[in-house]
Amino acid sequence: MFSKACEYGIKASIFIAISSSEGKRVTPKQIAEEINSPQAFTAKILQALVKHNVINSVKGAYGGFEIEKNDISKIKLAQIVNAIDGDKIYRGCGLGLEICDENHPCPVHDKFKSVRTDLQNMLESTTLEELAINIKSGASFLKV
Amino acid sequence: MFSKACEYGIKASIFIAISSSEGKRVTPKQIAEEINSPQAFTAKILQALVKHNVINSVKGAYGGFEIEKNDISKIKLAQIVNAIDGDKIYRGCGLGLEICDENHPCPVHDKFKSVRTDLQNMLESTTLEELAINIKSGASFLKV
DNA sequence: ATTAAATAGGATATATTTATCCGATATAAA
DNA sequence: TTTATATCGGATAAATATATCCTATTTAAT
Ligand code: FES
Ligand code: FES
Repeated sequence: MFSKACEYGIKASIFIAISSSEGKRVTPKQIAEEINSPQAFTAKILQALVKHNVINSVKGAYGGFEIEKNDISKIKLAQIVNAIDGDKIYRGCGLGLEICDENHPCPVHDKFKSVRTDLQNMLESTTLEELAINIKSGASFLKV
Repeated sequence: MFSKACEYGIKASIFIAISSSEGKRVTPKQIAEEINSPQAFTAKILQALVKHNVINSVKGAYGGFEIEKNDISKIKLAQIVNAIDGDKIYRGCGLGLEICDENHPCPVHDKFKSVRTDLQNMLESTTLEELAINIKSGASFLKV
């Protein structure tokens, strides 16, 4: 469904959101430990998220990654997925036709589109804040 | 969403269903032309579908691939996806946790599960026959 | 200024997926 | 029995995704 990079990106963003809500910046090392991911690879993904303005980075000693407190409730999963996997999950044809087009549909177009739209709605309506709250309360987990 | 192999497998199965309904066997060459896929790679996928009893093969001259006419309305997309991509699309965690478990859910478990179940229902209720009919009528397309 | 700690980013390595090639085997027809 | 035509299956190649390594740059604290 999502690439590994995207999975790491989502989990990392949630952890950064939690830390930022507590006023703490975090390093790729801490993030990788917390979400059980390869550190250097995770660092690359964080760079991409910075470039797409999902998270902020602060260089130098006492630096790290963070998210503006006020942004945590505004950032949607869709932004993260889009930053890393692009929009093929929303717009791509389920059977790999070059473009998904109502006027030239593949055999599963209608049925696939329905599922795909549900996924899109889910990603566009889910905020980092609610996911972070669930982790904090112990209702969900980032690893194992 | 699906692997390339799975996309080819679905499209190939639809084309074989159409041909078989007309009493004709088809070769990997014909299939690859019809669905715009690499021939040798497609042949591998056909072998997997034969092993999983989705399609039949007949070796030797005048041989090829076919589907029992009576089976065309019984074969569901889910069988094809399962034969090629396995069941991770139905059972795997959206964020890559080792197992998707109600008692140890990832942050998106509930929302993801809903989408995943819709996809599963779609795949389990869609028959090769209905997809083949849509192609025959010109309502949908297998390539470009 | 110097040092320590952190991100940025290029180069490289590994694993997986996708794709190609070729010879072995099976089978229908002549 | 011979020939032509298929699938089968192993070996290999190419492309992409995943992962690691190392150096440069930035910055806070001393
Ligand atoms: S054309 Fe295939 S999903 Fe729209
Ligand atoms: S645990 Fe992640 S989807 Fe169920």
